[in-house]
Amino acid sequence: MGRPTMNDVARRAGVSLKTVSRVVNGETTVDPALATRVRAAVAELGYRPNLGATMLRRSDWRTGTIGLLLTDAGDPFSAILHRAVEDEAHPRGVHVMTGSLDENPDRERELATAFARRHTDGLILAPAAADQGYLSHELHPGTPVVFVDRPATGYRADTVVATNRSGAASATRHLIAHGHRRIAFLGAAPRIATARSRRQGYRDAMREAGLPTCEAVDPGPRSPAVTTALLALAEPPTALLTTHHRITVGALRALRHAGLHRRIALVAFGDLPLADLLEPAITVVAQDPAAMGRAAARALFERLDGHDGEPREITIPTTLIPRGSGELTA
Amino acid sequence: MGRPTMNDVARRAGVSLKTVSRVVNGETTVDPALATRVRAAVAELGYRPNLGATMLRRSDWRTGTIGLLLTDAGDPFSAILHRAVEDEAHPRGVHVMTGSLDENPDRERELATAFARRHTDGLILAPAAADQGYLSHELHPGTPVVFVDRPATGYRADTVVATNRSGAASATRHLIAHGHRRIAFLGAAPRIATARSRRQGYRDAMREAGLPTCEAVDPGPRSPAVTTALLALAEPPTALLTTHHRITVGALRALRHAGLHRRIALVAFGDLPLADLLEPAITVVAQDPAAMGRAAARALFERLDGHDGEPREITIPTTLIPRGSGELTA
DNA sequence: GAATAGAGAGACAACGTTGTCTTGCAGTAG
DNA sequence: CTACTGCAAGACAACGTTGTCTCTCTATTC
Repeated sequence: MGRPTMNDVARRAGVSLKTVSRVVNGETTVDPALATRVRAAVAELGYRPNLGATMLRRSDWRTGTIGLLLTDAGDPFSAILHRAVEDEAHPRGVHVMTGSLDENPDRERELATAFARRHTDGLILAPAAADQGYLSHELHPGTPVVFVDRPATGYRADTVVATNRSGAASATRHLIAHGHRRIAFLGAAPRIATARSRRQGYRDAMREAGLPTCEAVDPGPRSPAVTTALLALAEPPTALLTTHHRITVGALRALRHAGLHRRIALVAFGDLPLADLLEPAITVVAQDPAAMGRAAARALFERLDGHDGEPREITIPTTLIPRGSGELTA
Repeated sequence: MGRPTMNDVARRAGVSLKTVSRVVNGETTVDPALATRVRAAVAELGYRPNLGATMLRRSDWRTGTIGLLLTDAGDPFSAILHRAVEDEAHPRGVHVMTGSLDENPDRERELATAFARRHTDGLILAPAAADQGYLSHELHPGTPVVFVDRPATGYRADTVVATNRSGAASATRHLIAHGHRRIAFLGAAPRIATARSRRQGYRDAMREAGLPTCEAVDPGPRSPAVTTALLALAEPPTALLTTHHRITVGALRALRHAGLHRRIALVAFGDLPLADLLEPAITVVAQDPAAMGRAAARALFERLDGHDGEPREITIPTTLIPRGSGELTA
């Protein structure tokens, strides 16, 4: 009733089970005439080897699958990173299982465990939880992990991160160089590591210039509310540094709504698809999610190929792209 | 050396293999004292059941995994659709494996086969190949398939598509209603089914109005070349209908470069992230990739739950969103 | 023509788990 | 005290495949 097995093929071809196995696995010690008969039977029955049984017998636990846990598979940053990982995996015959974490620590743990149970050969993880110590229990020993976008706590492994701190600092300096003194920082919740680093970079540059800081945390998705509140201050900022895709979009809408988009300077952390076509075009500190994905996948495959050195931290540089919005003067 | 097995747990707890199996599977016919000892041994050894062996024995081929083959996991349409599928799958404890096809028929076949071999419980596929007949041989019998975004040929299954033809027609009529007579259609290669439908919708509306058609096919990624060539015609079009994300972006760049973005009307098929913030804001026929993903996933899970009716065609409506660029007059 | 080597093909066990059958034992009724 | 019931726990086989061992047959050598 189910799929045909090797036994069915063997019966049909009038040979033994083992001979079918040999033919299927391309062993050379089979009589060409028999091999032909076997192949014919395979084709007629539509036989396909049962991967589960093969793995079980071989105790070769490579499934040709890696797990990829991202913030949100639908968000452009994650999507491009995902695609880059896939492009590294495909030539190796490896497939990618993905999961979205939505900044939810429980979901991180749940999905990491589920993927381990499915025997993914390796895991690329953008941490959402505060601690990744649980991985030691859950992962099969020897399963390599690479952290991407954010560093991990409680588990040592290769890590790929952007130059968040220096990137945010250079964005801030850029605004300072254009005469701004009241520069507001709009960031995500500080429990997110990248949000902390970017805030730190902002503080570095502001302290360097002897300027007071002004920081706001985004409450929800794409909300223009924070920006609107900032603009309502007695002495509103003359420049904004937005450090998250959703926050940037919210701020752009708020500025446009207030008619201030040509007055208040803005530098965004992370590039936006049509940023160059807006008026003014948006100055960004571009991350390179494709490079991050490539680097993470390569590091993972090196480990899978047996590399066994100390965990590395791979840094992907950010690039300041002046386009107009960051060059508005105070 | 490898992971501990049930036998290891049994030895450690001083019970039989089968008793461990019973405890692990939550059967009630076990002495509580023994069950406690078994659970302790499981915890101490870090035992995790081997999913492959379980499946083999149970001949219950549900892996709790579905395959999702999309045009390009990095592209916003695919990414949002992917995320919607994941959101339907997650509450069911199902995980998603993805692959990008890049309009490559060989890759479609290769990945579909690979996923079938891995026993994904079902497959959601945005066809790239001209014919999906191969699925009959490759898929395990009973594995449901849902086609999404594009209809399939040679294999009958549920299909989720947008109202491509009527959407393109209404976009064209919208431009005609704003006084345009020379309206150019910019589409993808006609071997892509959605490209054909949209062209058909354009032709419907133009014929209806007794207007001559002007069609161009996009040669490559994000190329502004086609648009530039159109604008160089003796009698250039006064309006453009762009029917693919990449083509829209190329056209926007070309119009901007030529300084004609406030003169030549444009309606785009498929929404763009910052379309409302451009000047003029871009009028679009919005697709709803999230709704398409949800519908496809739901159809798949219905089949997995045993629904056995005729293949359905589910149509997700498109919405014309006037924002400015499509209301420029001739 | 007999002994030997080599190659092709089959028998058998095993991978880690679960379904079925059997065993052992306590408790109850006659 | 014996026979029976019921339940917990173990023995065993099986899922579909591959590694190892053994067997048979042909070709080669003296």
